[in-house]
Amino acid sequence: MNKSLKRMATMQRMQTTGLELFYAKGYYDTSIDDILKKLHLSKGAFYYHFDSKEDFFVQIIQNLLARKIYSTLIEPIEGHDNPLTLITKCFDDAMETAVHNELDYGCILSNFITEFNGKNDIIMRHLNEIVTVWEVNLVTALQKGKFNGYLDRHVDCEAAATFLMSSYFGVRTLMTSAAPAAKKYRFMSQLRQYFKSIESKVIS
Amino acid sequence: MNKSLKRMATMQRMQTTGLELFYAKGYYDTSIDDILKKLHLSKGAFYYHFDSKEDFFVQIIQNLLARKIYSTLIEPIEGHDNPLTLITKCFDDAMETAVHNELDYGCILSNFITEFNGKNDIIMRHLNEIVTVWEVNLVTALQKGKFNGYLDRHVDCEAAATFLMSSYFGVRTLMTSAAPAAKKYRFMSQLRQYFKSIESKVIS
DNA sequence: CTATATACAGACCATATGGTCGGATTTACC
DNA sequence: GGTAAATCCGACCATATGGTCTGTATATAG
Repeated sequence: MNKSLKRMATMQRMQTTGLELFYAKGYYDTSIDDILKKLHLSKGAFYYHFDSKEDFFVQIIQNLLARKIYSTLIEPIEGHDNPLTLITKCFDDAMETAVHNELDYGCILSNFITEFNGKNDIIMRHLNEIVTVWEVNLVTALQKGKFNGYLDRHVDCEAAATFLMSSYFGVRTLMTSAAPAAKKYRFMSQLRQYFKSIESKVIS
Repeated sequence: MNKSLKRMATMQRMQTTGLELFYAKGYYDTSIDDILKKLHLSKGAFYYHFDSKEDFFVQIIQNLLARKIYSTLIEPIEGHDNPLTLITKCFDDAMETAVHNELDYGCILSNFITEFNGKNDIIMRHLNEIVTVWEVNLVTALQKGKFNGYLDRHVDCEAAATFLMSSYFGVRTLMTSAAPAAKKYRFMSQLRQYFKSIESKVIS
Protein backbone atom coordinates (compact mmCIF):
# COMPACT_ATOMS: atom_id res chain seq x y z
CA MET A 1 0.00 0.00 0.00
CA ASN A 2 2.89 2.32 -0.70
CA LYS A 3 1.31 3.73 -3.81
CA SER A 4 1.46 7.42 -4.51
CA LEU A 5 -1.61 9.55 -4.09
CA LYS A 6 -1.85 10.43 -7.75
CA ARG A 7 -1.76 6.80 -8.72
CA MET A 8 -4.46 5.93 -6.23
CA ALA A 9 -6.63 8.81 -7.33
CA THR A 10 -6.52 7.89 -11.01
CA MET A 11 -7.16 4.24 -10.31
CA GLN A 12 -10.06 5.16 -8.11
CA ARG A 13 -11.58 7.36 -10.77
CA MET A 14 -11.24 4.63 -13.35
CA GLN A 15 -12.79 2.03 -11.09
CA THR A 16 -15.69 4.22 -10.07
CA THR A 17 -16.76 5.11 -13.59
CA GLY A 18 -15.92 1.59 -14.66
CA LEU A 19 -18.39 0.15 -12.17
CA GLU A 20 -20.99 2.72 -13.21
CA LEU A 21 -20.81 1.71 -16.84
CA PHE A 22 -20.44 -2.01 -16.19
CA TYR A 23 -23.56 -1.85 -14.06
CA ALA A 24 -25.52 0.13 -16.63
CA LYS A 25 -24.42 -1.64 -19.79
CA GLY A 26 -22.91 -4.89 -18.64
CA TYR A 27 -19.27 -5.95 -18.64
CA TYR A 28 -19.03 -7.33 -22.14
CA ASP A 29 -20.93 -4.47 -23.72
CA THR A 30 -18.81 -1.81 -22.08
CA SER A 31 -15.54 -1.11 -23.82
CA ILE A 32 -12.48 0.24 -22.11
CA ASP A 33 -12.66 3.16 -24.50
CA ASP A 34 -16.13 3.96 -23.16
CA ILE A 35 -14.70 4.35 -19.70
CA LEU A 36 -11.65 6.27 -20.85
CA LYS A 37 -13.70 8.61 -22.97
CA LYS A 38 -15.79 9.61 -19.98
CA LEU A 39 -12.64 10.37 -18.02
CA HIS A 40 -10.70 12.01 -20.86
CA LEU A 41 -7.95 9.49 -20.41
CA SER A 42 -6.06 7.33 -22.85
CA LYS A 43 -5.39 3.65 -23.37
CA GLY A 44 -1.85 4.18 -22.19
CA ALA A 45 -3.12 5.39 -18.82
CA PHE A 46 -5.38 2.39 -18.43
CA TYR A 47 -2.81 -0.28 -19.21
CA TYR A 48 -0.27 1.51 -17.11
CA HIS A 49 -2.44 0.90 -14.06
CA PHE A 50 -4.16 -2.39 -14.90
CA ASP A 51 -3.02 -5.59 -16.54
CA SER A 52 -6.22 -6.32 -18.42
CA LYS A 53 -9.92 -5.66 -18.49
CA GLU A 54 -10.48 -8.71 -16.32
CA ASP A 55 -7.89 -7.65 -13.77
CA PHE A 56 -9.56 -4.24 -13.75
CA PHE A 57 -12.94 -5.75 -13.03
CA VAL A 58 -11.67 -8.04 -10.30
CA GLN A 59 -10.19 -5.03 -8.53
CA ILE A 60 -13.51 -3.23 -8.91
CA ILE A 61 -15.27 -6.16 -7.28
CA GLN A 62 -12.90 -6.18 -4.33
CA ASN A 63 -12.61 -2.43 -3.88
CA LEU A 64 -16.08 -1.18 -4.70
CA LEU A 65 -18.68 -3.88 -5.20
CA ALA A 66 -17.91 -5.79 -2.02
CA ARG A 67 -18.08 -2.63 0.06
CA LYS A 68 -21.26 -1.53 -1.65
CA ILE A 69 -23.01 -4.80 -0.87
CA TYR A 70 -21.71 -4.67 2.64
CA SER A 71 -22.95 -1.18 3.36
CA THR A 72 -26.29 -1.76 1.65
CA LEU A 73 -27.29 -5.28 2.61
CA ILE A 74 -25.09 -6.50 5.43
CA GLU A 75 -24.22 -3.70 7.79
CA PRO A 76 -27.86 -2.57 8.17
CA ILE A 77 -28.90 -5.96 9.55
CA GLU A 78 -26.20 -6.09 12.21
CA GLY A 79 -27.34 -5.26 15.70
CA HIS A 80 -29.27 -6.70 18.56
CA ASP A 81 -32.74 -5.63 17.53
CA ASN A 82 -35.30 -7.89 15.91
CA PRO A 83 -33.60 -9.10 12.70
CA LEU A 84 -36.95 -9.22 10.92
CA THR A 85 -37.40 -5.52 11.59
CA LEU A 86 -33.86 -4.78 10.47
CA ILE A 87 -34.18 -6.81 7.29
CA THR A 88 -37.51 -5.20 6.50
CA LYS A 89 -36.02 -1.75 6.78
CA CYS A 90 -32.88 -2.78 4.91
CA PHE A 91 -34.84 -4.12 1.94
CA ASP A 92 -37.21 -1.18 2.05
CA ASP A 93 -34.34 1.29 1.89
CA ALA A 94 -32.52 -0.56 -0.86
CA MET A 95 -35.63 -0.76 -2.98
CA GLU A 96 -36.50 2.86 -2.29
CA THR A 97 -33.25 4.09 -3.81
CA ALA A 98 -33.93 1.82 -6.77
CA VAL A 99 -37.38 3.35 -7.19
CA HIS A 100 -35.93 6.85 -7.15
CA ASN A 101 -33.34 6.08 -9.80
CA GLU A 102 -34.89 7.25 -13.04
CA LEU A 103 -33.15 4.27 -14.59
CA ASP A 104 -32.67 1.29 -12.34
CA TYR A 105 -30.69 -1.70 -13.53
CA GLY A 106 -31.52 -4.13 -10.76
CA CYS A 107 -29.31 -5.60 -8.07
CA ILE A 108 -25.76 -5.11 -9.23
CA LEU A 109 -24.60 -8.36 -7.66
CA SER A 110 -27.40 -10.39 -9.18
CA ASN A 111 -26.80 -8.83 -12.58
CA PHE A 112 -23.13 -9.71 -12.63
CA ILE A 113 -23.82 -13.26 -11.50
CA THR A 114 -26.23 -13.60 -14.39
CA GLU A 115 -23.73 -12.17 -16.83
CA PHE A 116 -20.69 -14.17 -15.80
CA ASN A 117 -22.27 -17.49 -14.93
CA GLY A 118 -20.72 -20.17 -17.12
CA LYS A 119 -18.50 -17.64 -18.85
CA ASN A 120 -15.77 -16.58 -16.47
CA ASP A 121 -14.96 -18.77 -13.50
CA ILE A 122 -12.44 -16.42 -11.95
CA ILE A 123 -14.90 -13.57 -11.71
CA MET A 124 -17.66 -15.95 -10.64
CA ARG A 125 -15.57 -17.04 -7.69
CA HIS A 126 -15.21 -13.46 -6.52
CA LEU A 127 -18.93 -12.83 -6.91
CA ASN A 128 -19.82 -16.02 -5.09
CA GLU A 129 -17.60 -14.97 -2.25
CA ILE A 130 -19.69 -11.85 -1.76
CA VAL A 131 -22.88 -13.90 -1.91
CA THR A 132 -21.50 -16.19 0.75
CA VAL A 133 -20.60 -13.32 3.03
CA TRP A 134 -24.11 -11.95 2.69
CA GLU A 135 -25.60 -15.37 3.35
CA VAL A 136 -23.48 -15.99 6.41
CA ASN A 137 -24.42 -12.63 7.89
CA LEU A 138 -28.09 -13.17 7.19
CA VAL A 139 -28.05 -16.62 8.80
CA THR A 140 -26.17 -15.29 11.78
CA ALA A 141 -28.62 -12.42 12.24
CA LEU A 142 -31.56 -14.78 12.04
CA GLN A 143 -30.04 -17.25 14.46
CA LYS A 144 -29.32 -14.50 16.89
CA GLY A 145 -32.91 -13.37 16.48
CA LYS A 146 -34.08 -16.86 17.24
CA PHE A 147 -31.88 -17.00 20.30
CA ASN A 148 -33.30 -13.68 21.48
CA GLY A 149 -36.84 -14.87 21.07
CA TYR A 150 -37.79 -12.86 18.01
CA LEU A 151 -38.12 -15.87 15.73
CA ASP A 152 -40.04 -19.06 16.23
CA ARG A 153 -37.68 -21.77 17.40
CA HIS A 154 -38.70 -24.09 14.58
CA VAL A 155 -37.45 -21.72 11.87
CA ASP A 156 -34.74 -23.03 9.55
CA CYS A 157 -32.49 -19.99 9.42
CA GLU A 158 -30.43 -21.20 6.45
CA ALA A 159 -33.60 -21.76 4.49
CA ALA A 160 -35.00 -18.39 5.49
CA ALA A 161 -31.79 -16.69 4.38
CA THR A 162 -31.93 -18.41 0.99
CA PHE A 163 -35.53 -17.42 0.61
CA LEU A 164 -34.80 -13.81 1.47
CA MET A 165 -31.83 -13.54 -0.85
CA SER A 166 -33.81 -15.11 -3.66
CA SER A 167 -36.76 -12.82 -3.27
CA TYR A 168 -34.56 -9.75 -3.09
CA PHE A 169 -32.55 -10.63 -6.19
CA GLY A 170 -35.75 -11.39 -8.02
CA VAL A 171 -37.74 -8.34 -7.06
CA ARG A 172 -34.92 -6.06 -8.13
CA THR A 173 -34.98 -7.72 -11.53
CA LEU A 174 -38.74 -7.47 -11.72
CA MET A 175 -38.67 -3.82 -10.72
CA THR A 176 -36.55 -2.93 -13.73
CA SER A 177 -39.24 -4.37 -15.94
CA ALA A 178 -42.18 -2.11 -15.04
CA ALA A 179 -43.94 -0.19 -12.27
CA PRO A 180 -41.13 -0.36 -9.70
CA ALA A 181 -42.99 1.52 -6.97
CA ALA A 182 -46.00 -0.78 -7.16
CA LYS A 183 -43.76 -3.84 -7.26
CA LYS A 184 -41.93 -2.62 -4.20
CA TYR A 185 -45.15 -2.03 -2.28
CA ARG A 186 -46.54 -5.44 -3.14
CA PHE A 187 -43.30 -7.17 -2.38
CA MET A 188 -42.93 -5.53 1.00
CA SER A 189 -46.47 -6.45 2.00
CA GLN A 190 -45.82 -10.12 1.33
CA LEU A 191 -42.42 -10.00 2.93
CA ARG A 192 -44.11 -8.81 6.12
CA GLN A 193 -46.65 -11.59 5.70
CA TYR A 194 -43.85 -14.13 5.48
CA PHE A 195 -42.07 -12.61 8.46
CA LYS A 196 -45.26 -12.79 10.49
CA SER A 197 -45.32 -16.52 9.83
CA ILE A 198 -41.81 -17.13 11.15
CA GLU A 199 -41.78 -14.73 14.08
CA SER A 200 -42.09 -15.94 17.61
CA LYS A 201 -45.61 -17.01 18.52
CA VAL A 202 -45.05 -16.45 22.20
CA ILE A 203 -46.89 -13.39 23.44
CA SER A 204 -44.23 -11.63 25.42
CA MET B 1 -48.22 -19.07 -43.04
CA ASN B 2 -47.70 -20.18 -46.63
CA LYS B 3 -44.02 -20.76 -46.19
CA SER B 4 -42.42 -23.82 -47.61
CA LEU B 5 -41.43 -26.63 -45.33
CA LYS B 6 -37.76 -26.30 -46.05
CA ARG B 7 -37.80 -22.63 -45.15
CA MET B 8 -39.64 -23.34 -41.93
CA ALA B 9 -37.29 -26.18 -41.04
CA THR B 10 -34.15 -24.11 -41.50
CA MET B 11 -35.53 -21.16 -39.63
CA GLN B 12 -36.60 -23.45 -36.82
CA ARG B 13 -33.15 -24.99 -36.61
CA MET B 14 -31.52 -21.59 -36.48
CA GLN B 15 -33.89 -20.32 -33.83
CA THR B 16 -33.53 -23.41 -31.66
CA THR B 17 -29.74 -23.36 -31.56
CA GLY B 18 -29.87 -19.59 -31.40
CA LEU B 19 -31.89 -19.70 -28.21
CA GLU B 20 -29.58 -22.37 -26.80
CA LEU B 21 -26.52 -20.23 -27.29
CA PHE B 22 -28.16 -16.95 -26.32
CA TYR B 23 -29.27 -18.58 -23.09
CA ALA B 24 -25.88 -20.06 -22.35
CA LYS B 25 -23.66 -17.15 -23.37
CA GLY B 26 -25.97 -14.17 -23.55
CA TYR B 27 -27.19 -12.27 -26.58
CA TYR B 28 -24.32 -9.85 -27.00
CA ASP B 29 -21.64 -12.44 -26.41
CA THR B 30 -23.05 -14.86 -28.94
CA SER B 31 -22.10 -14.10 -32.51
CA ILE B 32 -24.16 -15.12 -35.50
CA ASP B 33 -21.16 -17.08 -36.68
CA ASP B 34 -21.28 -19.10 -33.46
CA ILE B 35 -24.79 -20.19 -34.31
CA LEU B 36 -24.03 -20.83 -37.97
CA LYS B 37 -20.92 -22.79 -37.15
CA LYS B 38 -22.93 -25.19 -35.01
CA LEU B 39 -25.39 -25.70 -37.85
CA HIS B 40 -22.84 -25.84 -40.69
CA LEU B 41 -24.61 -22.96 -42.36
CA SER B 42 -23.37 -19.73 -43.86
CA LYS B 43 -23.97 -16.03 -43.39
CA GLY B 44 -25.92 -15.98 -46.62
CA ALA B 45 -28.39 -18.49 -45.27
CA PHE B 46 -28.92 -16.45 -42.14
CA TYR B 47 -29.54 -13.12 -43.80
CA TYR B 48 -31.73 -14.76 -46.37
CA HIS B 49 -34.14 -15.75 -43.61
CA PHE B 50 -33.73 -12.90 -41.13
CA ASP B 51 -33.32 -9.16 -41.46
CA SER B 52 -30.92 -8.70 -38.60
CA LYS B 53 -29.69 -10.21 -35.37
CA GLU B 54 -32.34 -8.28 -33.49
CA ASP B 55 -35.13 -9.41 -35.79
CA PHE B 56 -33.84 -12.94 -35.32
CA PHE B 57 -34.01 -12.64 -31.57
CA VAL B 58 -37.46 -11.10 -31.55
CA GLN B 59 -38.74 -14.04 -33.56
CA ILE B 60 -37.07 -16.41 -31.11
CA ILE B 61 -38.86 -14.69 -28.25
CA GLN B 62 -42.23 -15.01 -29.92
CA ASN B 63 -41.79 -18.50 -31.32
CA LEU B 64 -39.81 -20.27 -28.62
CA LEU B 65 -39.34 -18.29 -25.44
CA ALA B 66 -42.98 -17.36 -24.97
CA ARG B 67 -44.09 -20.95 -25.47
CA LYS B 68 -41.38 -22.21 -23.14
CA ILE B 69 -42.48 -19.90 -20.35
CA TYR B 70 -46.05 -20.81 -20.97
CA SER B 71 -45.52 -24.55 -20.80
CA THR B 72 -43.20 -24.33 -17.80
CA LEU B 73 -44.72 -21.66 -15.59
CA ILE B 74 -48.23 -20.89 -16.76
CA GLU B 75 -49.95 -23.98 -18.04
CA PRO B 76 -49.06 -26.05 -14.94
CA ILE B 77 -50.93 -23.65 -12.65
CA GLU B 78 -54.14 -23.71 -14.64
CA GLY B 79 -56.89 -25.87 -13.25
CA HIS B 80 -59.40 -25.96 -10.47
CA ASP B 81 -57.27 -27.48 -7.76
CA ASN B 82 -55.68 -25.52 -4.95
CA PRO B 83 -53.42 -22.97 -6.71
CA LEU B 84 -50.91 -23.11 -3.87
CA THR B 85 -50.50 -26.83 -4.52
CA LEU B 86 -50.19 -26.26 -8.24
CA ILE B 87 -47.64 -23.46 -7.87
CA THR B 88 -45.65 -25.53 -5.40
CA LYS B 89 -45.43 -28.41 -7.86
CA CYS B 90 -44.77 -26.08 -10.77
CA PHE B 91 -41.81 -24.40 -9.06
CA ASP B 92 -40.56 -27.71 -7.75
CA ASP B 93 -40.55 -29.22 -11.24
CA ALA B 94 -38.93 -26.19 -12.84
CA MET B 95 -36.18 -26.11 -10.26
CA GLU B 96 -35.68 -29.85 -10.47
CA THR B 97 -34.81 -29.68 -14.15
CA ALA B 98 -32.44 -26.84 -13.32
CA VAL B 99 -30.77 -28.97 -10.66
CA HIS B 100 -30.31 -31.82 -13.11
CA ASN B 101 -28.71 -29.64 -15.74
CA GLU B 102 -24.98 -30.09 -15.24
CA LEU B 103 -24.73 -26.41 -16.20
CA ASP B 104 -27.73 -24.29 -15.31
CA TYR B 105 -27.89 -20.68 -16.39
CA GLY B 106 -30.87 -19.55 -14.38
CA CYS B 107 -34.30 -18.50 -15.51
CA ILE B 108 -34.04 -17.68 -19.16
CA LEU B 109 -36.62 -14.90 -18.94
CA SER B 110 -34.99 -13.28 -15.95
CA ASN B 111 -31.58 -13.46 -17.60
CA PHE B 112 -32.71 -11.71 -20.75
CA ILE B 113 -34.48 -9.01 -18.77
CA THR B 114 -31.24 -8.39 -16.94
CA GLU B 115 -29.26 -8.30 -20.15
CA PHE B 116 -31.52 -6.03 -22.17
CA ASN B 117 -32.75 -3.67 -19.49
CA GLY B 118 -31.78 -0.14 -20.46
CA LYS B 119 -30.12 -1.34 -23.64
CA ASN B 120 -32.79 -2.38 -26.11
CA ASP B 121 -36.31 -1.10 -25.65
CA ILE B 122 -37.82 -3.13 -28.47
CA ILE B 123 -36.69 -6.42 -27.03
CA MET B 124 -37.56 -5.29 -23.53
CA ARG B 125 -41.13 -4.69 -24.59
CA HIS B 126 -41.41 -8.25 -25.86
CA LEU B 127 -39.93 -9.63 -22.67
CA ASN B 128 -42.19 -7.51 -20.51
CA GLU B 129 -45.15 -8.83 -22.41
CA ILE B 130 -44.27 -12.35 -21.36
CA VAL B 131 -43.80 -11.24 -17.78
CA THR B 132 -47.24 -9.64 -17.84
CA VAL B 133 -48.87 -12.78 -19.21
CA TRP B 134 -47.29 -14.79 -16.43
CA GLU B 135 -48.37 -12.24 -13.84
CA VAL B 136 -51.95 -12.12 -15.08
CA ASN B 137 -52.24 -15.89 -15.01
CA LEU B 138 -50.76 -16.09 -11.54
CA VAL B 139 -53.12 -13.46 -10.20
CA THR B 140 -56.08 -15.16 -11.84
CA ALA B 141 -55.13 -18.52 -10.40
CA LEU B 142 -54.76 -17.04 -6.93
CA GLN B 143 -58.05 -15.17 -7.13
CA LYS B 144 -59.81 -18.29 -8.26
CA GLY B 145 -58.20 -20.09 -5.36
CA LYS B 146 -59.48 -17.42 -3.01
CA PHE B 147 -62.94 -17.72 -4.46
CA ASN B 148 -62.83 -21.47 -4.00
CA GLY B 149 -61.82 -21.15 -0.37
CA TYR B 150 -58.21 -22.27 -0.68
CA LEU B 151 -56.76 -18.88 0.18
CA ASP B 152 -57.52 -16.60 3.06
CA ARG B 153 -59.91 -13.91 1.93
CA HIS B 154 -57.60 -11.13 3.12
CA VAL B 155 -54.82 -12.13 0.73
CA ASP B 156 -53.68 -9.51 -1.78
CA CYS B 157 -53.39 -11.65 -4.89
CA GLU B 158 -51.44 -9.10 -6.95
CA ALA B 159 -48.96 -8.75 -4.15
CA ALA B 160 -48.67 -12.52 -3.74
CA ALA B 161 -48.05 -12.90 -7.47
CA THR B 162 -45.29 -10.29 -7.40
CA PHE B 163 -43.74 -11.98 -4.42
CA LEU B 164 -43.83 -15.38 -6.10
CA MET B 165 -42.38 -14.14 -9.36
CA SER B 166 -39.63 -12.32 -7.51
CA SER B 167 -38.64 -15.27 -5.42
CA TYR B 168 -38.63 -17.59 -8.41
CA PHE B 169 -36.48 -15.29 -10.54
CA GLY B 170 -34.12 -14.83 -7.67
CA VAL B 171 -33.73 -18.41 -6.60
CA ARG B 172 -32.90 -19.46 -10.13
CA THR B 173 -30.13 -16.88 -10.16
CA LEU B 174 -28.90 -17.99 -6.76
CA MET B 175 -28.94 -21.63 -7.82
CA THR B 176 -26.44 -20.96 -10.60
CA SER B 177 -24.06 -19.61 -8.03
CA ALA B 178 -23.57 -22.69 -5.83
CA ALA B 179 -25.22 -25.78 -4.33
CA PRO B 180 -28.38 -25.74 -6.44
CA ALA B 181 -29.96 -28.79 -4.82
CA ALA B 182 -29.57 -27.38 -1.33
CA LYS B 183 -30.83 -23.98 -2.45
CA LYS B 184 -33.85 -25.61 -3.99
CA TYR B 185 -34.66 -27.56 -0.84
CA ARG B 186 -34.34 -24.51 1.37
CA PHE B 187 -36.33 -22.35 -0.96
CA MET B 188 -39.18 -24.84 -1.23
CA SER B 189 -39.41 -25.21 2.53
CA GLN B 190 -39.87 -21.47 2.97
CA LEU B 191 -42.24 -21.24 0.04
CA ARG B 192 -44.45 -23.76 1.82
CA GLN B 193 -44.10 -21.74 4.99
CA TYR B 194 -45.27 -18.63 3.14
CA PHE B 195 -48.13 -20.52 1.55
CA LYS B 196 -49.23 -21.80 4.91
CA SER B 197 -49.54 -18.20 6.05
CA ILE B 198 -51.84 -17.19 3.22
CA GLU B 199 -53.96 -20.31 2.93
CA SER B 200 -57.47 -20.38 4.23
CA LYS B 201 -57.67 -20.60 8.01
CA VAL B 202 -61.13 -22.14 7.96
CA ILE B 203 -61.06 -25.78 8.91
CA SER B 204 -63.18 -27.35 6.24
C1' DC C 1 20.10 21.63 -12.74
C1' DT C 2 20.13 17.08 -14.26
C1' DA C 3 18.78 12.36 -14.31
C1' DT C 4 15.40 9.06 -13.55
C1' DA C 5 11.13 7.04 -12.47
C1' DT C 6 6.18 8.02 -12.83
C1' DA C 7 2.08 8.93 -15.44
C1' DC C 8 -0.14 9.51 -19.51
C1' DA C 9 -0.89 10.20 -24.83
C1' DG C 10 -2.20 8.14 -28.99
C1' DA C 11 -0.90 5.68 -33.16
C1' DC C 12 -0.98 0.99 -34.25
C1' DC C 13 -2.17 -4.13 -34.51
C1' DA C 14 -4.74 -8.48 -34.66
C1' DT C 15 -8.97 -10.12 -34.25
C1' DA C 16 -13.93 -10.36 -34.12
C1' DT C 17 -18.56 -8.99 -35.47
C1' DG C 18 -22.84 -7.51 -37.88
C1' DG C 19 -24.01 -7.04 -42.30
C1' DT C 20 -23.65 -6.95 -47.83
C1' DC C 21 -23.37 -8.92 -52.30
C1' DG C 22 -22.63 -11.51 -56.46
C1' DG C 23 -22.75 -16.00 -57.61
C1' DA C 24 -23.58 -21.11 -57.22
C1' DT C 25 -26.84 -24.78 -56.30
C1' DT C 26 -31.00 -26.81 -55.49
C1' DT C 27 -36.01 -27.07 -55.93
C1' DA C 28 -40.46 -26.38 -58.01
C1' DC C 29 -43.19 -25.83 -61.98
C1' DC C 30 -44.60 -26.05 -66.79
C1' DG D 1 -35.79 -30.87 -69.78
C1' DG D 2 -35.63 -26.09 -69.41
C1' DT D 3 -36.65 -22.02 -66.68
C1' DA D 4 -37.19 -19.33 -62.78
C1' DA D 5 -37.55 -18.85 -58.13
C1' DA D 6 -35.92 -20.26 -53.64
C1' DT D 7 -32.03 -21.42 -50.87
C1' DC D 8 -27.52 -21.15 -49.61
C1' DC D 9 -22.32 -20.15 -50.06
C1' DG D 10 -18.42 -17.47 -48.73
C1' DA D 11 -15.54 -13.60 -49.89
C1' DC D 12 -15.68 -9.00 -48.59
C1' DC D 13 -16.46 -4.53 -45.89
C1' DA D 14 -16.73 -1.17 -42.12
C1' DT D 15 -16.38 -0.86 -37.62
C1' DA D 16 -15.25 -1.94 -32.89
C1' DT D 17 -12.42 -3.93 -29.28
C1' DG D 18 -8.67 -5.60 -26.19
C1' DG D 19 -4.14 -4.91 -26.02
C1' DT D 20 0.92 -3.19 -27.38
C1' DC D 21 4.39 0.07 -28.02
C1' DT D 22 6.91 4.23 -28.63
C1' DG D 23 7.16 8.72 -27.28
C1' DT D 24 6.45 12.69 -24.11
C1' DA D 25 5.52 15.59 -20.16
C1' DT D 26 5.71 15.92 -15.24
C1' DA D 27 7.42 15.15 -10.86
C1' DT D 28 10.93 13.65 -7.74
C1' DA D 29 15.61 12.85 -6.05
C1' DG D 30 20.48 13.75 -5.86
